[in-house]
Amino acid sequence: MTSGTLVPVFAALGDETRWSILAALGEGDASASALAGRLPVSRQAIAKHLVVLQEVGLVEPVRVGREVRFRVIGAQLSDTARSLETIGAQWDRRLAAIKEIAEGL
Amino acid sequence: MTSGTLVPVFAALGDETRWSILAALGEGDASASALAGRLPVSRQAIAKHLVVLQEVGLVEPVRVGREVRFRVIGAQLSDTARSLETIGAQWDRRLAAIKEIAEGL
DNA sequence: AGTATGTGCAACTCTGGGGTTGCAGCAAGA
DNA sequence: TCTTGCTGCAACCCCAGAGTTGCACATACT
Repeated sequence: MTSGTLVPVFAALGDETRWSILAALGEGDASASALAGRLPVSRQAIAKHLVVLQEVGLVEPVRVGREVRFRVIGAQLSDTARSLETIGAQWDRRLAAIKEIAEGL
Repeated sequence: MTSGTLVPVFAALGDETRWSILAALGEGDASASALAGRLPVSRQAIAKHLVVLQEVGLVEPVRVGREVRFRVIGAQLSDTARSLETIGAQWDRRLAAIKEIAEGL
């Protein structure tokens, strides 16, 4: 369920404000308004970020009464991490192979 | 080493063009001019991307005669992957703990 | 009922970054 | 030497997106 398109996930993770949102959510689910009280940005800005985070599966909305709290989905990070690890390993293997060839083997 | 500058790495990885550059470099080191022949963007655009990739340690310049070839550094991807994995695991552990509490335990 | 708080939508500004073209500089081969 | 091809720098365009304000709507609480 990593959605195959991991570039948008990285784009989502490439913003400081979104990381502070994720960090804040890491200490407990919270609504956009609650987050706006803790972070130096407006509620609407946070709402937009939450949309982005939700679209890439890093966060999940949970209705609690009339408010919408958001929860971090750690599994998405783990999946993304595994994809990265795989790609990095492939490149390292290629480099190792080239090195062997270069050294005459 | 990778810790403090995590976000810029993600920002660098959050661009399709840079991924195609990385993919192209994955098949062998190449110069900006060589890449410009393979990708549908100008050499200068690629040069800028290479600067970004180099700044976050995803790529390394190698002078070969009068040209500058670039090599992918897979280790940086692996390091970043490990950081992600750790964070994701922490969040998942917190969610698990909350679930236990919620279930009465 | 009325009030208050949280959410959603829309318009707007403005900076950053992806992309381009053009030109100057410089190293290697003829 | 001259010439060719690769690099580096600078100026410029353009749009996506981060942020704001303002207002309308809905849902809970009294």
